[in-house]
Amino acid sequence: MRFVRLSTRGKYGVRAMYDLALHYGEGPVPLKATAERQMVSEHYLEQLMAGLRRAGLVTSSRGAQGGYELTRSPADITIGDIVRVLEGPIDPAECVAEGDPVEACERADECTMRLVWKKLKDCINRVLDSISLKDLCDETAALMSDSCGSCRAGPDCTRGLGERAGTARRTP
Amino acid sequence: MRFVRLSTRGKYGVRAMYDLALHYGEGPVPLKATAERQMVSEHYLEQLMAGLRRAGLVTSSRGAQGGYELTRSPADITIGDIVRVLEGPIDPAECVAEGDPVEACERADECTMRLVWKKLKDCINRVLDSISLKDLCDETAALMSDSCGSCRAGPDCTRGLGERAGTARRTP
DNA sequence: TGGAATCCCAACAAGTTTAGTCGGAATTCT
DNA sequence: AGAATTCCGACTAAACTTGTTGGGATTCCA
Repeated sequence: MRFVRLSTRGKYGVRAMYDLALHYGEGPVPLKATAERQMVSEHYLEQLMAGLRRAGLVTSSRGAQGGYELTRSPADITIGDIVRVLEGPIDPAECVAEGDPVEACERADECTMRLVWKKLKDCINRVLDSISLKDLCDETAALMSDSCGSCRAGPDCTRGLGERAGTARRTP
Repeated sequence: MRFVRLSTRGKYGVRAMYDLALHYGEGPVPLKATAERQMVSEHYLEQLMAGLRRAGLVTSSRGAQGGYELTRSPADITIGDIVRVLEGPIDPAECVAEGDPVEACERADECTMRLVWKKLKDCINRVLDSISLKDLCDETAALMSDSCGSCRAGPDCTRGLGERAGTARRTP
């Protein structure tokens, strides 16, 4: 896997959570439906949902009419929450992960590169945590009604997504 | 390898380039010396240098008294330049890589997640390109003379690194 | 001119990770 | 009872990572 390239776990997971956000408040959504809509293997998605459940992001109900639901409002779940569960914590290098840096690298104290990785880590977490599932849903709705939800810059514009006024967001 | 975790290629490569920056202007630096100082396998480093040479970041001279040199001033080579060569381009997903997005994913046009990955990509490139090899050298010198080069926030402070006045930096 | 120092190149390999598949057990609704 | 679900663990083929190995080509210096 390439540096900064999401694996299918992260990508499918975000899509699945987005799918649940779209049906938030309608009761449990069976995995089969999500898998079909998002076009991913149901069995594989099962494994991802297990992680998200253990992390407390979704609840499940078994049996007929069962399925998965978000435990919180889509506005209170960020892309960062999901990605960190499925891809692991955002740590460009071991020396900026949880735990004692010197344990990971004996030169950690005097190493300037460590500051670079730290800066990168913070920046990525900030971006990922600035976008909630609700932002995703809103932006998609805007994309559908207009070529770009927030301006006229075309399909590559990222001006929406957590920057629109009134959008709920986690404050760290 | 984890999402956003650098492989040894990126880490060793940056260290090697930092080593060359430290000796910039002193003629070719033999790989053996760099490998010993940075404590990495010489033969492995050889492979990484090949990539950096092909990318035009270093030149090599063969034979006795040969070695590698930076092709530009340390102020004109960013961490981003190095990392992109050794780890590949920064593309959180295929749909934000070079080339036609719709080729990578047929839903690319209508997909809001794509905007998230785009935003992430831009942010990472921005951070990585804001720090030059010269910044690294300067910051290390400051770290050595003072507990933190730029302030008193202790070893986790990242306030230096491309933010100090007078530091040369690429303007895109 | 000979040899030492160096870069250059290609092949190989063990271990790990990824992206799933497969089969079945447990639970719950109707 | 039967159908729809989640839950769990084992398995696997392919790719990637992190080097190692071996040898060839070039250049400097004594």
